[in-house]
Amino acid sequence: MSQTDLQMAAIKRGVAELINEEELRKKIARGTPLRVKVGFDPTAPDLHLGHTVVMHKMRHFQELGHSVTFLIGDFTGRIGDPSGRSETRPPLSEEQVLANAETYKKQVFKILDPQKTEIAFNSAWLGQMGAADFIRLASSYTVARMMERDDFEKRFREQRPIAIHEFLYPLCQGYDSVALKSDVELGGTDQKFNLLMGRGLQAHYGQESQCILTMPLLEGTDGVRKMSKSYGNYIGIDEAPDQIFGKIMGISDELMWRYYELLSAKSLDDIAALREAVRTGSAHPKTAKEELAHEMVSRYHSVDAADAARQGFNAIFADGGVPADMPEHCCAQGEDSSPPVFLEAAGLVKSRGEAKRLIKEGALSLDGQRWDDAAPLPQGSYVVRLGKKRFLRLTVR
RNA sequence: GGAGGGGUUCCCGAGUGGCCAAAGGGAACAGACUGUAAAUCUGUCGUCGUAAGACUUCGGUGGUUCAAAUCCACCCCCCUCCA
Repeated sequence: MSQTDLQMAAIKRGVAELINEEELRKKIARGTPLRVKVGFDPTAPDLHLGHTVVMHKMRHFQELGHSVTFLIGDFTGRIGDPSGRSETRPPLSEEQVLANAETYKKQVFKILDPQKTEIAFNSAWLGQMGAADFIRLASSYTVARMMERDDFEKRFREQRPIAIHEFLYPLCQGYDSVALKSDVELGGTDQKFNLLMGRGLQAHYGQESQCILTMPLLEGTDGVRKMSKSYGNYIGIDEAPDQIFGKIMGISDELMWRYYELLSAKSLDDIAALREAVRTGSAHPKTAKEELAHEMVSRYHSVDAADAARQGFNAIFADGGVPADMPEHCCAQGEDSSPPVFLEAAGLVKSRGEAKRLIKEGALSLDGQRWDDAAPLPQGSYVVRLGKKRFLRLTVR
């Protein structure tokens, strides 16, 4: 296999779609490092596993010696990407965008090689454009073509609002490719339209068009919607080891394979073998899930942290133990030491009514004993558990 | 600018004067079963209260009425058609 073939194989792994394979092959065959662009919308202050799918692909490019630009869409972020949304997104303020971008920079190098990553902000060129430049940019595309985009078309058909500024987002993103003279752009499958825009605009501005690589979108922990901070179904790479471990253990078995496919460093063959082993019963699905959780925690923390997380998890949920650390709450004996009161005060429930309901449902236990009395507790120290996941160390003075 | 339609509890969505804290579905939470999986069954799902009940909620502000999510006025927002 030629050097080019080897690179192509590495690049294609896990990719949803590649446009256009022949073009990419030619670009690689030239032997000069490719300029790979990936844009991030600084709306979410924390990176989650969903973002990492694309970031791993960036990493692959770095390992192949190409130059990767981590583009922070600080300008476009203020427009708000309408992609994949069925409604208008409110624009972000400048302060928000900058604060979020900072967080991005801190987190991104858990995956990317800092030596080989260039960070850029698109306000550098978009912020400099005058109205005339903008009009020129806007004139390069038609409304009809803009309306080809899925979500625009859908919203239009469903008679829902589309603000004019939303048309500008793809144009700006496409122009980023012109400004960076990018050879390749990566993104989620939901970004396909925007990525294609870059191709079109580069041609319009007389450049060679970039190739496009789309990566599958990772479903969130609910297994249905894409992982997103705003859906609350995400696993952040900055989260505590126990959190990451626990969240992965909570996903469904079906979803586990999806995570393996998109997040694990295991080879596709190994994954298929594991899956087969589970199917035939020679491996337990829970063990397979633990392995995945362990791998993720190792990657974003350390192997030691992952070992500890696994041990802690099993101690609590398999052996009925308690977490190593849990929130603490102190209260005086009397009114305040009655379960509904301290549960609310400690923030485990939103209201006393909710606490009472849960107690009635048998969700409360003290020191491992089911407790269905709402009367004040005597002085002492208790390990309080509410439902499966909520814990509290309570001291009654 | 003109005409019409619409804004309901986390989401979707019923509800057109009292029987409405508001049907139904979804999500969520809890219990049983498990592997903190899925599926299933059961229950909960505005606040306070052991309860009876009280209080707050149906885009906003006022008003009519013994009584309003429901009627009226004005305002805000969304959609459609016409220009």
